[in-house]
Amino acid sequence: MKIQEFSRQTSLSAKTIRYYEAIGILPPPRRAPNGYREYDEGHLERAHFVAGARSLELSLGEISELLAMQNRREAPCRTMLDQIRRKADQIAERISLLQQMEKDLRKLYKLGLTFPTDDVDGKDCICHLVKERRTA
Amino acid sequence: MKIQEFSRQTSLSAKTIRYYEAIGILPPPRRAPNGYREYDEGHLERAHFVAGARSLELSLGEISELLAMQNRREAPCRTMLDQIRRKADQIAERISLLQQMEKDLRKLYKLGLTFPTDDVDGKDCICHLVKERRTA
DNA sequence: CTTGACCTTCCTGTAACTGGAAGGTGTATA
DNA sequence: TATACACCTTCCAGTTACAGGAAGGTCAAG
Repeated sequence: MKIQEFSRQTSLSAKTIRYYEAIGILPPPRRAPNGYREYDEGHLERAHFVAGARSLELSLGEISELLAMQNRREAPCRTMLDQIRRKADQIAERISLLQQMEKDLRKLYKLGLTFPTDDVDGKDCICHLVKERRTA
Repeated sequence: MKIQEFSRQTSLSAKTIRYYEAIGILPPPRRAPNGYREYDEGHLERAHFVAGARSLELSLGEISELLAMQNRREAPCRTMLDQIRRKADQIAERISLLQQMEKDLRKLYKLGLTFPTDDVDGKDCICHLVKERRTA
């Protein structure tokens, strides 16, 4: 299949696929006589792995490591499992940060509604609130 | 005050301060005879505004717009208020995405624990699960 | 007089792509 | 047969918000 079909089946953009190939995340496929990339089933598997890992927010660096382990015939499962746990923890942390931020923003918005919206000097408007903001 | 003190009072790194100056987010301060940057109270105000807005996850582009409005003597409060609401919505959306992702990861981890960790071919281990993963 | 903490500018690198230019290819249609 | 159109290719540049580091000037203390 050509790159666009491959793109559809992996839900990676053609740009991304070429990029992954360029940095060695995906192996270069064979070329048709006209120079077009030609993919087959085997390519799909690896691309799915990469896409799946990306969707779990593993970085390309982390994914490369896992792939390298596979290439060295080491079982990456344990490593992968650990990374998955670490990722989950990281995400939990980000969530609570974002929740705090959302709370701040909503509060600020409500407060801002009670303020004049034409105070150019910003002494008595929401802009002032933003200035006074501290990461609390 | 010199840049390091300014840095302390704004909790922006010196690098970041110079960067903001270079891209026009912060105005260039006067220079001491030796070429050192010299900041005063007025500079603090704007830097606090920028730092506050950044802590609310406004991009530098969005912040520039707000500053430009202030420069044009337009009251940016209404715009700012709108941006704050939009940001809050965006963040809420990201939170639910991340929550889903965390749930997926935890599930995957638990499942992974029940799998062998030395399956090099990945037919029956967590790597396989990652491959099969669909954004569901 | 030297050590150390500052300060300066300038250049490079980061992550993970995306956009666009310039040009070749393959097929359907007027 | 011409041409329109959707593909494909490579390569270069830009994005975001900085951080790292080199090379060098400045200032106070010991």
